[in-house]
Amino acid sequence: MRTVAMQTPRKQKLRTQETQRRLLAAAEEVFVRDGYEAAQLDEIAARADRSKGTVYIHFKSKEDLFLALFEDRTRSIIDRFRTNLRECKNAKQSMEVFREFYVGLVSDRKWPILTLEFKLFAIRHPESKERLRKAFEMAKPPQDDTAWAKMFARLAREQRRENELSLAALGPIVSGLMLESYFEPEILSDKGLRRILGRIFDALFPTCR
Amino acid sequence: MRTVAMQTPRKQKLRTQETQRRLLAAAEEVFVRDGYEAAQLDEIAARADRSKGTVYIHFKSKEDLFLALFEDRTRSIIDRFRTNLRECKNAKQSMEVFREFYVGLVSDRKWPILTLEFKLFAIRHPESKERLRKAFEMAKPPQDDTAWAKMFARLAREQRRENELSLAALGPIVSGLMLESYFEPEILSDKGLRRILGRIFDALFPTCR
Amino acid sequence: MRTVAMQTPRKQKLRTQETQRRLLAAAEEVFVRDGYEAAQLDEIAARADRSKGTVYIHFKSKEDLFLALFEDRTRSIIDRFRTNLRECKNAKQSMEVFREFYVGLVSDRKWPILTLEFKLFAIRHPESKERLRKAFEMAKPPQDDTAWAKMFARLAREQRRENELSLAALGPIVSGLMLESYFEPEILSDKGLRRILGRIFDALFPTCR
Amino acid sequence: MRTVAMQTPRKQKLRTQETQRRLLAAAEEVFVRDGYEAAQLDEIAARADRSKGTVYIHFKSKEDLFLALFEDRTRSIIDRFRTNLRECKNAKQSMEVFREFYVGLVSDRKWPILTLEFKLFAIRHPESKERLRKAFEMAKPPQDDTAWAKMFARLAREQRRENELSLAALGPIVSGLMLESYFEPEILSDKGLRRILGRIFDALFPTCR
DNA sequence: AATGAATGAGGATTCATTCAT
DNA sequence: TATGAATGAATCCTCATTCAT
Repeated sequence: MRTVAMQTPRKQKLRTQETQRRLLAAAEEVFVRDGYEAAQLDEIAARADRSKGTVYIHFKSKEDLFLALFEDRTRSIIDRFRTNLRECKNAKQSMEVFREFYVGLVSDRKWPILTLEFKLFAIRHPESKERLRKAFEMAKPPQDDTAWAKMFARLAREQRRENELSLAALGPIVSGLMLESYFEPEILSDKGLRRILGRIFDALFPTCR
Repeated sequence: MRTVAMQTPRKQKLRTQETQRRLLAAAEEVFVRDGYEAAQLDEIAARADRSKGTVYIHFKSKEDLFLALFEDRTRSIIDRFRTNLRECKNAKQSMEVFREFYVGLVSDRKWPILTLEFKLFAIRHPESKERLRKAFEMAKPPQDDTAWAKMFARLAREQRRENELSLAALGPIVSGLMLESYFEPEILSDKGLRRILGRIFDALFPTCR
Repeated sequence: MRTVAMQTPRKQKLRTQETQRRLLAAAEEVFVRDGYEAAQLDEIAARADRSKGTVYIHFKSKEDLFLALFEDRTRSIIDRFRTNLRECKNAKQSMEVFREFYVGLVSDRKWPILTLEFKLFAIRHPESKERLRKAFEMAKPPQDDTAWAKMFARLAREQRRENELSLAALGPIVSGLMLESYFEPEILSDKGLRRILGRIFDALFPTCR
Repeated sequence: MRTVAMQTPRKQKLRTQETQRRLLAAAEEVFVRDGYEAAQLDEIAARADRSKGTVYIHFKSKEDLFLALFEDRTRSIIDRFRTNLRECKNAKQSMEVFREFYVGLVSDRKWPILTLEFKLFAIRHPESKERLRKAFEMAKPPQDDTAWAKMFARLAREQRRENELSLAALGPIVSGLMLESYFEPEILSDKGLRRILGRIFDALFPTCR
């Protein structure tokens, strides 16, 4: 009797994952460098050491690859954030982690550009808005059970509104500043960025100190 | 051969200006809506009630049209700013005008998107960087003889650095927030944007108050 | 005052017509030889001494070119038929012209293949069925005021049904036989085709003799 | 290395046959619906509940599958014909069976379309012409020892030519009419088709009555 | 200055075929 | 035998740009 293991063999599964990883990495590189429209599937495939056709096995279209990339990167950033948050013992520590998370975004040059690119894509492709909205939702700091979230929840109606505003503003400010830093590398150096982001953070969340 | 009825030069000039105005207006519309790459000269021409060929009489290329648009819009915004500034009588008033200028940027939805688009274009087209740098330079608040500029000049080295930083950060922050407002229209409403921009401004220029 | 003749100059119009004529001729060649799917726009353009892009100025798509070709060829064949018919003085002559028209279809090897190709296309592209139906309608022998049509009209209900059937059958029979003649060139020679078509015609329209 | 549990050959053979049967059935469906070029092996495989790769185990190529399908269907149709013919006791009965065979072709909508598709394929792929010719040969009514064939053989040279012509014409006429019936379902209904085919048959084989 | 036909490079996508498992 | 990931040639179509009128 042959059982014959008709499921995809382990090895093949590994290769599939490897291919997807490579494609996403290549896509990130190229989409960030060239933007969505100018990015060429050709080059992405080549950088991933795969052929053009392979891209279409793993992703339905250029757009799908683009969105999948955003989802993947968002997930990984948020995961890191959550992990750090989970280790906090009190609101003060949470706050510290939270602050460091935003200020620290400057160390990844790709992420803020990707974010801009995705948002510009979103306002120009209303048909994919739903999928993007989900990813954006995911990208917001987690509202679940952390010391900081509790504190946040305790704020009065008035202050809560204000905090929501501040919260929504942080990410976009980072992206805007990062893009500008390409044009004022002297002034908006890494150090400069960190300092000004810190100042802004402290101005927007004064009550939390 | 009869000479094709040379027109009154004045009329011709007017027509030329009218055509350019129309083309720039159409270009703004389309570039903002679709982005540089996805924008089609075809549609821009059609919106300006001109034909494709005409675009090339007035602009060397798609890129040239794009840059000319940025220069034109930048000039007009800065002109308005300067005019307001010129009417100030003291540093305090200048500061007020300055603050209102930034906070007031929220009322033009197109400008911040255009700015982002131009910056993304710039980092991806190093060969046009020179021309863009000039335009960016122009877009900075004027350093020439105004009450506020004088005050700014008087600041100590340490503070001046900090002020430069704050200055460089303002525009990008507006752009970032404006883009985000497409996704959080409730939270980042016009009013919300104005409030948070005000808070950030005040945090970045405390000494000037 | 310049009137400036903004209408397309005569010369350009002529060139446009010439281009369309060439494209249709090339398309006929290639579509007949290779079939709709296998036909390449590339080659059609080349045969017309035009570039690929030019095809898309004159026709919306490959499909549009294909349908336009059918419409054009149908029109020209029917026109010829009508002209001949108009010169007839009585039903007998009309009948003769009618018979000769069908039997004579064998002299154009392309038309029957094109017809098959179009019908196969039609059953596989229901979305274009409407446009094709119109062309097919046009391709039927004219029902307007001719001696033959009058005679046809006078037939009793029973016989009219039968005549409609015979009428609908003639074209498809020609196409079927012409295609087969590629495989039995000896038996289904031009002469053979003419003879058998004649016999079938006479069998289907016996009362008209 | 252990020998991979050699199965009972019978079971394997059955499975193989089953797979081929499924593939041919799926291929018929898809080739008829979409035509040779537009048909996708992917879909054929899926309809047969097999994977793409499996097609290539059983057939050398898309073309091979297509031709094998034609051969298989031709064989089965001819077999049926022969069986019926073999049971005839005299020329008259043979004639009846023969007539009913052709007229009865209208009950299978697929076969005439497939035939057209194959012939169009054949004139466009001269390299496979040999293989197709064999199949076409096979598709002709059998010339071997039947009452009707004997009668046919006795005809004078002149009449024999005519009969060959009529014989060659029958199939193509059916195909042509069947295709047209998609466009004139009212006029060329099953009943209408049978009637007109009968009339044509009787006109082409009058002497045999 | 204006038109719009013509160009042709370029790019996303498809799909028959191969091959490691 | 069966699978399906990978390949890459092939093709439709787009669109910035040119040019004759």
